[in-house]
Amino acid sequence: MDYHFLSKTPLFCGSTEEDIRSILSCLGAAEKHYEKGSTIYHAGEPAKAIGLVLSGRVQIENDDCWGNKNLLDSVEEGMIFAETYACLPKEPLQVSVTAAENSDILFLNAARVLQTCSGACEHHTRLIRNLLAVLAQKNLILSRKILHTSSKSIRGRLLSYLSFQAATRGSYEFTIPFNRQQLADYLGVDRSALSHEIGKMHKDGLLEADRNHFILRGRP
Amino acid sequence: MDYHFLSKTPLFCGSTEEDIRSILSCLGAAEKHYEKGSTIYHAGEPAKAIGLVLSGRVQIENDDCWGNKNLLDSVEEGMIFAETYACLPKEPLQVSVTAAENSDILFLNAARVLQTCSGACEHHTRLIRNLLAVLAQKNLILSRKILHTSSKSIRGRLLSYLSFQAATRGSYEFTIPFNRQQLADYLGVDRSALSHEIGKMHKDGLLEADRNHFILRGRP
DNA sequence: AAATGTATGTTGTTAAAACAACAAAGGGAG
DNA sequence: CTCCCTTTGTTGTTTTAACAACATACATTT
Repeated sequence: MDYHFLSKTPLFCGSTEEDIRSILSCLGAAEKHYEKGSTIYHAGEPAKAIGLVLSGRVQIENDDCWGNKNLLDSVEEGMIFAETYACLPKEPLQVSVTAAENSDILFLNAARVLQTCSGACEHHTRLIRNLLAVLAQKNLILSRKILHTSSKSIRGRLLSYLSFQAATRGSYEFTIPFNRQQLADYLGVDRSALSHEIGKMHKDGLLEADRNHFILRGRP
Repeated sequence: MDYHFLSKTPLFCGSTEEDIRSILSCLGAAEKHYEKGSTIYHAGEPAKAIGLVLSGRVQIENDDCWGNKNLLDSVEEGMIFAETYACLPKEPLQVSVTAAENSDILFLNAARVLQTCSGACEHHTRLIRNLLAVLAQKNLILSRKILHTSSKSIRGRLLSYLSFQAATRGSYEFTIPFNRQQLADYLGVDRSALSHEIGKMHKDGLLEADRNHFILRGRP
């Protein structure tokens, strides 16, 4: 087991490699290999364990009752999945998890994570705090996406997104981590329509845009 | 302090009134009154405490850099707010919290909630587990909303929402907790356009709809 | 430099949904 | 029962964004 790798992951960061070794044994962690394309969790069953991607990549997808598959998320090395369900033991999975590549997954028993082992294992406390942080972080990301897609117009969505970026960077000039297609996907609009709207906003004197670099102009 | 009331809230449920009394003193909880319209948290400042609405109601709103206010959420009695930020001490608030009515708020010091007080206070563990459950629950709710608004067409959004309802209830016949206007707001579409689309879907033999009661018809 | 491929911008057409205004249906209260 | 109010459905118009197809710019490789 690569404890150094684990010590860099969001769930175990702040713990020493020695701590992690003891936590893992305390949690009864189990490693398992999955071939590309195989299913790790089926929708409908309860998720009894948090999954941590040691290598490879997994996908979270939703299958509606008409058989359509809908890719929701891609989980890279070091990231965890099913943590939401692991915190809600009664909630059956509404999504499926499949291996996007040959993957090694470390499973952490949810029940054991949640019940602090009495005093002896104080490293455990940090794990729970990290888990809280992961959930809270995800919460923020989801809330933001909802905020930025709440307007019905492309311009409204763009203004919401860009004004948030400006606020976060503390400057009206900034570079975003998306290309046009990715930004369009994130905002839930058509790419060419997005380009078009950016052009119109430039004409209206609202902003300057060069690829993924933006400068916002305040209203006169 | 109304310990019985607290024992029914999501954060303290499962704890006895006696437990809660000891937890609160351990956390250095503080109660504070806010007049209707006054601000509880300003965007930009860090949230050092989780807020629990003892009475009244508070609103979460986002103010963009053009001065537009955007109501994000309404927090009722017994519910908590700012818990996401309390779990991420470095993250400044991107939203403002104001009192929608005269309100009494119980503040729980975030740092103290997160650091398990060594052994002595084992009730604390339940509090943290409840907090995890609240965060996870919110996560699910947000993910669902994103899922159901990811389609660009009204029909797509409706099918996503209704098929999820059917799956959750385990029946193709069910009653939803929204009226038309609320459903339209949730799906981010116009109400009359929503009614219209439901009519078309009925014509297409996809469903029967009577007010908030639905019956889904599978594809032939 | 030429060539290829990807990302972005542009345009016109079409389809869809917003919007507005109204009609009909349901649900209480007097 | 009648009146009033809310909710829902209907229709027509207008706006908007999706869609498709293409042109241009940029980057990378040979």
